[in-house]
Amino acid sequence: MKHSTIPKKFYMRNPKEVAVDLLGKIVTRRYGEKIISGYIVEVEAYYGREDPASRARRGGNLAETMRGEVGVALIYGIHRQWLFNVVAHEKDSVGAVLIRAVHPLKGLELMMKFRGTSNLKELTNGPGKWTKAFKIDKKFHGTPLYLEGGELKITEGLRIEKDRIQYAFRIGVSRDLPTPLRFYIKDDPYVSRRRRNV
DNA sequence: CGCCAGATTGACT
DNA sequence: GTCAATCTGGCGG
Repeated sequence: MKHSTIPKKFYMRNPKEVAVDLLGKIVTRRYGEKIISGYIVEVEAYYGREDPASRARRGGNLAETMRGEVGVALIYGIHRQWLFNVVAHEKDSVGAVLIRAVHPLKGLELMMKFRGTSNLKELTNGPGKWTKAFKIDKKFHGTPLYLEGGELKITEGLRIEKDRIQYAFRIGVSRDLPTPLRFYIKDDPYVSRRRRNV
């Protein structure tokens, strides 16, 4: 079954709305002749200067990217991980959506190879884990995700019922906004787990 | 230029 | 439970 890519204008909205609507969409990575794919099960929205947890606050290249063209990848390196975001915001605004976890569909063997583990449950259930499984790194920074022939793209996927969408405060941020900006699919085994006693 | 902090993960006491 | 690895940008903590 063939899925078409999500058009650029999809990302030209409030990051929170884009985040919710990205749940169930499919991320596809073409690696040579092989395909690695999975559907999005957990996301977080980030804003501009008004958001104390946003990278856009610091300025620099990442802030410029968050301010720039929507629908492109923003790769954020931290703690030896590459975190993957999609730039999303309204006109003349700033924002991005962090993809925190995906549910594997195709290319399981490659994912296990790239992750260095055969533990299926741990393959893609975290922001740094799934990017490693998909072999996504800095080289994709700025790549448009709406091109049909792209090496990395986001396409239509599963339809997620409203009552299966849960929300919560963002994970790992020390200063959050007063609104829940983390969204995930209820009961999906690949949603990241908060570490106990932290 | 060095140090700090942050949207994390995995190894080890 | 604790700690370190390592990318980025700001600041002189």
